Amino acid sequence: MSSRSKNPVATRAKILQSAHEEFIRYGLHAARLNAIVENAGITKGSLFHHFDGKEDLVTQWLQETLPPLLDELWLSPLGTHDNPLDAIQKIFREQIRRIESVPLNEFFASPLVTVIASIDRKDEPWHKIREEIQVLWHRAVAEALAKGQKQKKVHSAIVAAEEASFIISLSMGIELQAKAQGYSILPGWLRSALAYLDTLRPA
Amino acid sequence: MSSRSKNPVATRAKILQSAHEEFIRYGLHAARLNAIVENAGITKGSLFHHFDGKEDLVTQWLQETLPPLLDELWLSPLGTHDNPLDAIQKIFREQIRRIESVPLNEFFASPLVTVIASIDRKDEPWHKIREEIQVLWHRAVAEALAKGQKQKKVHSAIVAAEEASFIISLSMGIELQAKAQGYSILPGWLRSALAYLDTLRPA
DNA sequence: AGTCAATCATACCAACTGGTTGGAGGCAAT
DNA sequence: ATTGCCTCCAACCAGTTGGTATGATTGACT
Repeated sequence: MSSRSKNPVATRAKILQSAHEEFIRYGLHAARLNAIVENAGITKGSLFHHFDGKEDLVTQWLQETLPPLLDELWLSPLGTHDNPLDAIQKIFREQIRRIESVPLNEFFASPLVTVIASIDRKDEPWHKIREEIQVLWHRAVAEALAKGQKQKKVHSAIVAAEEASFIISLSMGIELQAKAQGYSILPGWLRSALAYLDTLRPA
Repeated sequence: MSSRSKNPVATRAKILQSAHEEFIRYGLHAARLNAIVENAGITKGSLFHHFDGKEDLVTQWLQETLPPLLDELWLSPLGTHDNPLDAIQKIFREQIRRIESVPLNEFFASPLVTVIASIDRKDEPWHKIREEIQVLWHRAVAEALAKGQKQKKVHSAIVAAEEASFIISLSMGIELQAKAQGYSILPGWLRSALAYLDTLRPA
């Protein structure tokens, strides 16, 4: 007869899940604790038992969401393939597939883009987390490309670190475009992106 | 002895200017009317005399800000140059120069990126404005490239509309990266971008 | 069975949100 | 000079914000 579930780990997970939806929808600043509490089906007291407040909730969510996401989408694929260009092409294909798999009106860009875009430089300590993610992301791509160059799988004339920024731009930019313009541009963008990556292969 | 300025057009401009700063800093949702009013040095009554409310203020700001900005940064340069690849390279150079000209801690990505990123699909009527801007942007790039192909200044093998999405991704992505990672990546990104555009030239 | 700390809910708060009101100050035409 | 209108302001409103205080319920351990 317990309405009290007494299941702290499940409650915590429900809160983070509800917060997730609020954050990617409205951004970190506009996210409302009351809405998070309501959608999670819990109460404010419960939330404040598990988290010290909004800032703490955001911080913990960032720390538990962004690294695994980056790892799943980029670090792990880059680490397992031995040809970075093949890996990135596959990552891009996956990204498009993931976007298209969600109905347009339910689509929200990846937290790696939306949330990062909504963080202000003065929003310590969130800004630090964002920067770490961004650096990890950039370094992973750059190192994979550099390694590919040593193995003669990537053209020797490019500068790995520079090309990495370029590639990340592509990934972030297409999410915003999909959000604003709809899915129709996705296949064309993908073809262009794959073709560009092919130009990085050795002659 | 009038503290009342009695200058409606100046007051309206002050409000929009103050709103501009609030919007690009916190996004559309988290923007606070009270802060806008305070920074503008006017009162809420005055704001509500000039605008019907927050939604109206945002709408009018969007309509008066985004189109001129898009025109200045993209449409006009694309229209005046007769070689679209030269034009885009110049646009990219300008974009980097503009970013670098602002101290990092005062930098906020262009409204064309940040604000567009903060609009939710269900945020009518803002979503319509965003989509129009995005379509205009995409079409301008695509048509310029297509025209360049006819004049043998752009490689005939590319698909103009597809390459346009690609190019816009680059522009949006680099602003987010600059915001999150700092300016150090900008020169490298620019070199990659220029080199990529060179690959679109006829053999 | 009784204790105890962890978990969660109820009710509440001050501060702030977007929004409203009535009227004061100034300008122009009469 | 008076009238009427536009511009703007101070004070206020109801609702919501993030955040608390306190007590009820629970499971684990004796």
